[in-house]
Amino acid sequence: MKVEIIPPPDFSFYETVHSHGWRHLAPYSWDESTGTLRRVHRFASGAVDLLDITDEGSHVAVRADRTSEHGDLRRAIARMLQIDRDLAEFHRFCLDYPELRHIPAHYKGRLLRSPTLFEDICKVILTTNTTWAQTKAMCSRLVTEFGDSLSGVDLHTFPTPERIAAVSRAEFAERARLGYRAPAVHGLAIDIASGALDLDALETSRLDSAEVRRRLLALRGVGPYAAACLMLYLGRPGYVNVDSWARTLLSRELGRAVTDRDVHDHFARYAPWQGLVYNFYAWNHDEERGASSDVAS
DNA sequence: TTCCAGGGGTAGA
DNA sequence: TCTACCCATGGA
Repeated sequence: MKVEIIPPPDFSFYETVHSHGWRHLAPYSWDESTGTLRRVHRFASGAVDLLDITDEGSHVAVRADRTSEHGDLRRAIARMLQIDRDLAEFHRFCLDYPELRHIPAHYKGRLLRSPTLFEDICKVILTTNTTWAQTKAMCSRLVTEFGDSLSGVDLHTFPTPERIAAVSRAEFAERARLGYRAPAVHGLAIDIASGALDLDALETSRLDSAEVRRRLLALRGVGPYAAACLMLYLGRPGYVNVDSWARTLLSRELGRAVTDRDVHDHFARYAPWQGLVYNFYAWNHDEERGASSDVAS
């Protein structure tokens, strides 16, 4: 089947896909030559299919040859591309700052996400205290070892919490090789599979951002950096995900060593959008960042 | 060997 | 609130 999704006028498929590094983490892949975002998707019914997502100008086209679950597919794509995110207020804000005008000018502001918050949390945990090359490797192992395979092809879905929870902590650590992150991912999967943790409720809640952040920080393996990333993906842009790259860029700009506090103070001027502003500040230097940390940009 | 990467958890001050 | 230390993993 082919599904066509009409995005809002300020939507850019290319900028959303390039908003950060997710397109390089399995089961996502990105073909720059054809502009195709690809992933093996697991539908709510359990069916598995390969999705080819492309920009057709007036609409986003999604091709899936083995299934016909339109509604489920549309919801998944909308989450991945943040198609329903209203950027008008953020873009108006950016116009007041010359250094931010490239954001509305290029329709930046949406962030590529996974179909589920579970996958986003796992992936953020896999970016902590490691190289980008290792993040990609860990993610690939997770998908290959525990994801559902697409029949006839050596491609897999991102694993469900149930699938990870079904193996012992020791076996999971052995096969996924996530280092000390393994208990965090395994524990998260168990909590979701057992019903002790309801991420859907967290995502759709009307809780204030401080409370959502508090709940994210309560998850093992999620600290200030990871929580700020996840808040961004949840459309709550008020927290800067300070990482080593943020410190590198700002120390270069200021000509001195900087602390996390310095980074927060620097971006506080862009409140309440500082998290989003930092994201597009950081990824403006995509090529350079890639050269120093193995990001294929 | 030693360091460290898109940090987090914990203890002690 | 801050600092120091350890934490698996694998590349440099």
